[in-house]
Amino acid sequence: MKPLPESFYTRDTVIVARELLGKRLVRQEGASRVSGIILETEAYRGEEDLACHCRAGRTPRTEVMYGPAGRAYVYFIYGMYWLLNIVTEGEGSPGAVLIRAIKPLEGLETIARRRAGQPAAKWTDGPGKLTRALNIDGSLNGISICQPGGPLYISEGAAIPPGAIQAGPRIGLDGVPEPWRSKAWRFVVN
DNA sequence: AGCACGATTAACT
DNA sequence: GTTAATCGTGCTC
Repeated sequence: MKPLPESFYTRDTVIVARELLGKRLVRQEGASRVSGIILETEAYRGEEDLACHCRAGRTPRTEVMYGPAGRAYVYFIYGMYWLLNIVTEGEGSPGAVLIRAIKPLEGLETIARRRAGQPAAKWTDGPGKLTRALNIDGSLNGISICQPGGPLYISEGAAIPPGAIQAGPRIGLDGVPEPWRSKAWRFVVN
């Protein structure tokens, strides 16, 4: 399967977040491939969104979100977890979609090894968990995810009926002022 | 130069 | 429900 084109990501962040559900996230490391179907996403858009890192403006950390769409924004949090985002919108217009959960499809043995001690249901059901399972870290920050043969990309996957998509507030925003805290910018497949 | 805290997780009680 | 783990980032002094 070939990667989705950059034009898929050069759109409104909330639209991209919703449409990424059901797509296939692929991690290619040499001959080893691990992939899964995206089941949960969140949109973070604009300097005015007080939940988005780009509320701080252009900094070394947020720079990638100001660049072209279709790049990976990978950041480190709580001293131990990497979180994967996909950059959206046009250049100079910051935004990204956080990938929060996937359903494992390929590379199950690799995932089981990286998530040793955990039941299969909890292998990739959180943003910090799936980056562990897919071996995603800061070395992938800023790379294009639109390159065939690249280490990380997203391709077509499973069709999701509109009725199976649920929207709600984003997770972990205690302390973020309204209206941003309650924006229904989290999307989940039932 | 110092400091408070975070788009989390796993292991507790 | 509570909490430790663990450190880069952005803000204040």
